[in-house]
Amino acid sequence: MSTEMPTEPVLQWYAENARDLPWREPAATPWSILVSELMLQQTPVVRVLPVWREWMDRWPTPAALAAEPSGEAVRAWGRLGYPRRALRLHACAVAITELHGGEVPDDHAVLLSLPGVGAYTAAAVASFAFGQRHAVLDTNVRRVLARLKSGVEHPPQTQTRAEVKLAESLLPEEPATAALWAVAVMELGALVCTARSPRCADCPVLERCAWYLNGKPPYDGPPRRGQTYAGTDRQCRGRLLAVLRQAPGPVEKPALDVVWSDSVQRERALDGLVADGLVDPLDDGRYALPS
DNA sequence: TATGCGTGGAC
DNA sequence: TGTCCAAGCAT
Repeated sequence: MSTEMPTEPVLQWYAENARDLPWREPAATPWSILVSELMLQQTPVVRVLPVWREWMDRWPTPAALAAEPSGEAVRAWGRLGYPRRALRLHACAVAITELHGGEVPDDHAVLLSLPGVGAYTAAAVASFAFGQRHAVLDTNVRRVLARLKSGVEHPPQTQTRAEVKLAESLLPEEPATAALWAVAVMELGALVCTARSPRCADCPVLERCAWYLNGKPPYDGPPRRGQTYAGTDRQCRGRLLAVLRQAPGPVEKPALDVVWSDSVQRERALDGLVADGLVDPLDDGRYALPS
């Protein structure tokens, strides 16, 4: 242990306060952890839980999912949002089945090659599923480090090399400890060091927090991008895909037309869904989830 | 590197 | 009410 990082208080706090999440149980498999990580991208835990359980019951292995049409993954995705993730998870299942002997790879670089798996998810799976030592830098960890070490309320809008270096420098040497540290810092960010109204009174490292010691100065950087939604192509895509998810089979075009009045935007959104592989235009003019 | 990509809960 | 935010990725 070569840092001044308060590893022990954070690990202690985690031992006493961690949520009982099913993908953290001993029975969790690399596949179930990979599925949880894809689902959790930009999506709250409470909404992931029921869908993750359904998926694990139905597709306990990559081969089980790979044997089904990708449209079934899209349908079972429900309203989690960003449904391209369902497609990517299905593509993961196919790649794992066909290229990796049906086993989720444990190598970080190989994980990175999987669809929908970026720097964060590869590190998370390598760490949480295989106990390896990686800097796991998600929005929670970035926020905790920004406050604890940089003394600012929020991290930069886009991840910097300095943040990666900082996270790596704080990693305990022992892989098992590093993996525990990674999940503990994430949990601290999720439960205590939250974006709004952080619960500083409950923080195990408050007296070592640069932001707190600075008097918790408010964020003074550039305005953080607000996501508008109403009236966007995104909302339109969501409406169109919801029709297809709820239908037992292919639908006629008018069934799609009724959910969005602006025909120009509607056609653009539908074209986008087709281009993304989320919607299959049939020869008879109907539309379906992909097969 | 800036942008597009869903959805819904909290305040 | 509108705004902010939630375990990012691909292009």
